Amino acid sequence: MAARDLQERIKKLILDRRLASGAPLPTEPELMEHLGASRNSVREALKALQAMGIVEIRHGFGTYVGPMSLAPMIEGLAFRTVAGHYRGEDSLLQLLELREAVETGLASRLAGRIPQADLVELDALVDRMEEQAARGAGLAETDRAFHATLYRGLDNVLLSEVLEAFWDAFHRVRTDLGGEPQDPKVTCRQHREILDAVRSGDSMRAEEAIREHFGNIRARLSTTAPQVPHTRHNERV
Amino acid sequence: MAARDLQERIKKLILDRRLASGAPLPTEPELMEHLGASRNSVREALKALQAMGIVEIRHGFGTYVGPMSLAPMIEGLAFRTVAGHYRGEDSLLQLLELREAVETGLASRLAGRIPQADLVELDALVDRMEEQAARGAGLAETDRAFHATLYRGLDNVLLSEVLEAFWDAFHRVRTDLGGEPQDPKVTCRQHREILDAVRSGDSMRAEEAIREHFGNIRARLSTTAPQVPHTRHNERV
DNA sequence: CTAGCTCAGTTGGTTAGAGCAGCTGACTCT
DNA sequence: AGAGTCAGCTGCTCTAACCAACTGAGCTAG
Repeated sequence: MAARDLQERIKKLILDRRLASGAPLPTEPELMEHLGASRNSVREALKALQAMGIVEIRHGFGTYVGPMSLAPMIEGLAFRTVAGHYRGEDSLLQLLELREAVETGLASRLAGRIPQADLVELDALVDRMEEQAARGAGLAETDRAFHATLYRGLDNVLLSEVLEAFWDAFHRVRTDLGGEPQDPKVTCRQHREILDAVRSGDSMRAEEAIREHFGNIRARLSTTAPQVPHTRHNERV
Repeated sequence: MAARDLQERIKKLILDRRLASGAPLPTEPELMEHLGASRNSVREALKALQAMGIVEIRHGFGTYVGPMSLAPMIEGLAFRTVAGHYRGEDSLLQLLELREAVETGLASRLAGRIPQADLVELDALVDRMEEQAARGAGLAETDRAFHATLYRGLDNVLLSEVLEAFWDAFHRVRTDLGGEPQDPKVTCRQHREILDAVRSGDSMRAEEAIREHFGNIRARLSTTAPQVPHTRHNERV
C-alpha cells in the first residue's frame, strides 16, 4: 500500500522542486516526517529508486538526485542476458543482433554527414587500436570509444547513451561468460573500414562494413556458445 | 558494505539454481539464514532487485523470479525525460529522435523481407485505426500494436521489446505532460504509407515514410514545447 | 601562525523484535 | 457435499537501538 506510493511521492518531490542531478535530497529523518512513514519504509523506497538510478545514496554524507544514467538498464540487460544464456537460450546472440540492427541503420544514416572533428578523433582511435594490437594489449576500451565517438555525430545524447549501454551490457556479459577474444588485427582492419566507409559518404558501404564487423563477433560467439559452467566467484552479474 | 553484496548474492543464487522467470525464491526468513543478514537488509536488497525487474514480490504469497522485462527501463527513461522536461530541456524531443533514428534504420532494413502474415495483420491494424479515427476514439493502443507488429519480422525478441519500451516511455511521458493529440486522419494515412512502402520493398521509400510519420509527431510536439527558460543556477522551488 | 590531528555531530547502514495484512488450504458446520 | 471459517504461511510496516562513514570545528604541535 504505502511502499509503491512512497517511491512515487519521492519522485514527485524531485519533480516539484525541479531538482537537478546532484542536488541534495532531504535526509532520512526529514523524509520520514514529510512522508509520514517509518525509516524502514523510506529506506526501502530509496533503495528502489537507487536501483533505478533516480537517486544516489552516499554513506555518511547524504542522499542526492542521481545522474539519471542508463546504468540500471545495463545492469538489467546484462543480468537478463546472462540468466537466459545459463538456461540455454541464445540471449547473447540476440543482444549482439540488437546492436547490429541498430548500428547498421545509424551508420548508413551517418555516412557523409559526420563532422570533420569526429573523423580526426576516430582516426586517432584506430591508430591507437593498432598500436595496442601490436603490443598485445586489450583494446576493449578503445573499441568502446570508437563506437561512442562514431555516433556522437548524430547529436543526440540520449541515443549515444543507449548505444553505449548496449555496448557495455554486451561487453560485460561476454567477458563474464569467458568469451573467446577476437583477433585484434582483424578488429582493427574492420574498424578502419567502417571509418573509411563513413567518411566516403557511401551509405551502403558503411552499412556493409558494420555488418561485417558484427559478423566477425558473431562468428566468435558461436564457437563459445552454450557450454555452461557454474558461476565463477568474482563474477559480476 | 553488505547491501550491494546481498543483491549480487541473490542474483547469483538465481543463476546457480537456474531459476526461470516465475520460479519461487526462498522466503525472507530462509534468505536471512542463507545470506546471514537481517530481515531488513534482505528486504532492501529484494526491493532493489524488484525495481530492476529481476524479482517479483507478491504480498502474502511469496517472492518469485521476475519476468525480466524492460519495464524498469521504461520507468527510468520516462522519469528521466519528465525530469529533463520540467527543467527546460528538450528531453522529450530527444526521446522521439531516438525512436526515429532507430526505426528509420530498421524499416529500410525490413522493406521487402517482411513476412506475408505480418503484412495481413498490419493491414487489419490500419483498418482498425481508420475505424477508430472515424468514431473519434483514441488509437494509441493500435498505434503501439502497429509498430510492434511491424518490427516482429526482424525476428529478435529483445529488439522488439526495446522498441516497445521506447514507444511506451514516449507515450507515457507525452500523456503525462498533457501533449496535444495528433490528427487521427493524418496518422492513419501515414501508417498506411509506411505499410505500403515496406510491402513494396523500397528501402528509401520506407525510410522516408517513417521519417514523415515522426516529423508529424515532432511538429505536434514543438507546439507544446516546454518554453521553460533554462534555470541552471539559483533555481527556486 | 599554520599544519595537522582529534573528536563530536551529522548522515546513512544494520540489527532486533513486535505486530499488521494478504493469501491458501484444511477443517468444520450446515 | 458445499460454504464458511480459521490457522498458518507469506510479505509489510513500525519502533528503537546501535554501527559506520563522513564533515567540520576546535585543539594541539611545530
